Amino acid sequence: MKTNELCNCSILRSSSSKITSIYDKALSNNGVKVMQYALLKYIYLMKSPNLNELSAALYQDRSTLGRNIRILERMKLVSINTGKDKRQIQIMLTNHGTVTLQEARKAWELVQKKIEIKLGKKKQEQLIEILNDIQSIELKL
Amino acid sequence: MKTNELCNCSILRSSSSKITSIYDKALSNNGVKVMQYALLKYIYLMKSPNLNELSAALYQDRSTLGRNIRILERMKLVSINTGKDKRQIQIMLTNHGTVTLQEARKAWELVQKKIEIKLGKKKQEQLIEILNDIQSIELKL
DNA sequence: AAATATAATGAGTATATACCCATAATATGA
DNA sequence: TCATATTATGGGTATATACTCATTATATTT
Repeated sequence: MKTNELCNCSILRSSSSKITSIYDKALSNNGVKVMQYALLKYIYLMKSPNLNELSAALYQDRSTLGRNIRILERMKLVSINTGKDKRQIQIMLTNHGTVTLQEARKAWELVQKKIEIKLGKKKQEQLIEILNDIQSIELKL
Repeated sequence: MKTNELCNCSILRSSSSKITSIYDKALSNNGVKVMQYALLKYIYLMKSPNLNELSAALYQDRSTLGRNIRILERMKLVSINTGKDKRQIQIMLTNHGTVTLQEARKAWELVQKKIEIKLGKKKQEQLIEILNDIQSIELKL
């Protein structure tokens, strides 16, 4: 049995893990992880979305988002209110969340720039293009 | 505040998540997820390694591996024995684990091939190269 | 040989992820 | 309007991940 070819999935998983730890470290002075930073950013950009909207924007499971949002709430970075439709929750940045986003933004820019330099402009662009391809893959299995 | 540039990390995370779900589905008839398949494969290739060796090979945290291995043990795919050095655990495929690896291998080959076709040979190679670059990044932060 | 250092692993804790089902609220149709 | 369908979210459960600390076993040094 040959079992030693490179698995697209495994290498993507470990690269994702590696780069996550780099960004997490870069943001650690701001007290947030990169996923939390991304959430804050989207909540800001989407102007107090509900869970459904956020999960659609991030292509992520609603229950995942719900749990992650509650962590941000515990951290006092967001506040959660019920909307007019009482099923929905409206997610807003607190002042602390807004400040954290602004500060973390600087750290994010730094590490993003460093990665781009390490990788080079060409590979950077290729990476984005290929990952976009992957995200739009629809396989009938 | 501009906050809308593409984050290398976020796109890698969501691509990883996406491709993981594709491989997981492809392997679901074999009762394993892609991470578990990868573990079985390494245990086979490394001929009953211990946790340290496995975690070094996979660039993964030992405690993560330990937990994942115990899931495989619960599934009767691997057995765990103490080595001569009684601190170590020796991880072996059971018969069931060996058969599962062989069968899952076929499903893995199919999905791997489909992804390669979707992506095209050139992008496939570029992806591997770029991800290797990313994995060897060492940033002083 | 005894004291100390090192090494391998497990357990506690925490985040991130997704599946399925339950519940409550709203919308729709008869 | 009332019964039914749909929608939004929460909770249960499970895997994957990593950090820190505790424990136990081996190695080293005196």
